[in-house]
Amino acid sequence: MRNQASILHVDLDAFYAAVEQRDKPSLRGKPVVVGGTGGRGVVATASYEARRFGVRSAMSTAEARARCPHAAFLVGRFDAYRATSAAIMTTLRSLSLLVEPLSLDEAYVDLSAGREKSDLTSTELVGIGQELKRSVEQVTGGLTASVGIGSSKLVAKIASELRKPDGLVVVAPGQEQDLLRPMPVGVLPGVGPATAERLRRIGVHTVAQLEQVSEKELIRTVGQVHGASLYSLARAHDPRPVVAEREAKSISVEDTFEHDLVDPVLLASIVDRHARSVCQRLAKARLSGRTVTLKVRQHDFTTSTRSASLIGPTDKAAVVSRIARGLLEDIDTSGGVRLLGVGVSGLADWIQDDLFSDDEQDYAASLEAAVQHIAVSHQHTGSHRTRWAPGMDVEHRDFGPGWVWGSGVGRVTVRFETAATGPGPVRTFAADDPDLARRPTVGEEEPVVTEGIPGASGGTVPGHLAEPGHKLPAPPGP
DNA sequence: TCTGGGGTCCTAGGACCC
DNA sequence: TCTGGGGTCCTAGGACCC
Repeated sequence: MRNQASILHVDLDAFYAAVEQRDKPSLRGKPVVVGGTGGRGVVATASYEARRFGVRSAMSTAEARARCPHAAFLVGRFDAYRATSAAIMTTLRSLSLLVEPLSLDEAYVDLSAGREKSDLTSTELVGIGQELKRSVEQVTGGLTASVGIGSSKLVAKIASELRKPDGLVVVAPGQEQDLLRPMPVGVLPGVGPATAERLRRIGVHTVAQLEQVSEKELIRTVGQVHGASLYSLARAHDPRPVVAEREAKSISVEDTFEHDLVDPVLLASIVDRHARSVCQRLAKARLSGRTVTLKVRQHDFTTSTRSASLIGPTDKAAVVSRIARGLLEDIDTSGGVRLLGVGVSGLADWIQDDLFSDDEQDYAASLEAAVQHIAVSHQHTGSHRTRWAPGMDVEHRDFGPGWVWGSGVGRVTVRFETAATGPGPVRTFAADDPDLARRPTVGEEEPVVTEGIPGASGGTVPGHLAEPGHKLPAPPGP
């Protein structure tokens, strides 16, 4: 923590709704709700006029309609929000080069970065805040922001909440504890409903009460990392620095359906679509990823995830899709699926892949999926860490129609087949052959690997989809 | 017609490796 | 012929945030 109030937090007031009111003058002064407008939508942002009727973020749109039927219900126009956000962030960077965006409408600014005079007086800080609010209003075409300035992220953020909307609060150094003590613990970052309930059970409702609890008891109550963090935050100790650039850790796409879906073919096609969307975003960001995660929310709102890691990163939709489809088959979807999501994590800098011509892309992707990306959760065999490496135990399983996934004993025999032409060539590679992923040897469209059989050179298990746990025969001797 | 979408971080257990 | 311990990777789930 600093002994100067040099961290600024800025938060636009009812941002999405305010952009809509800016762009559509007829909505000004009227209740506006931005969010999902379908039967399963929720409120992203409500204008202050709508909040007077009890409409809140994260409330179901159905409830919002009940509370405020005359509001304008709008789906988000995220391109407009992004453009406005960019103008805001540019303005912030004129204040300091150290700007940490938290979302489209919120950011921290480290006022001490690159500034010769860092011991700013409260009067000077108020001036900076007022000037910033004016600039934001100007570059956004009239939007208001709330600003908090303090000696830490914690204090700056809480300060910005104090006089919303259109607020400006500077917390002088030394005043932090007096500010926090009467507040409910929920104001602290990381204290949501579950943590608040745990704290309530040990008699803690306010920051002042939290301050009375030993670190040991806090750790016992909410866990090691969280407990230690709360112990500090209760004392207004918050060493978190403002960090300008943070690398993405995952990219995902998900969709909640208007009605629960049951048709497996339809579900698989949605997985495909999500995989394409994720991979487009990967490519745009020049990234690729190693771990594919499928998310399924059932009709009863129970949610599960399944993931599988590849040996190397990919940005190919065909690969992501194959894996996600396989993961979907692990899940009983017969009761109806409410939400389906596909994500990629384990991100790495994208590498331009010019090894393949365009015609060969799908083919190569399929091959890659079959022979390289093998570290798949083995629910049935009880093992969930299987890598393709010479000499390892053989395990494989049915991983979807026409697919065998396995790990093998040093060599792999792969047969390629297309719907149009039937079985194609059989090829055998060493499992660690770096050429394995670039062997487009047949030109048919939509090639499908029908067997990926770990085994001896030239040997195959008669064409079938292996049972989970099935042991392949040992490779023939030399 | 309860309960979005896009993220981050933490925990926990098993596998694996030395 | 009792089989430790630490570090790391992997997966699943949960809490939290905007």
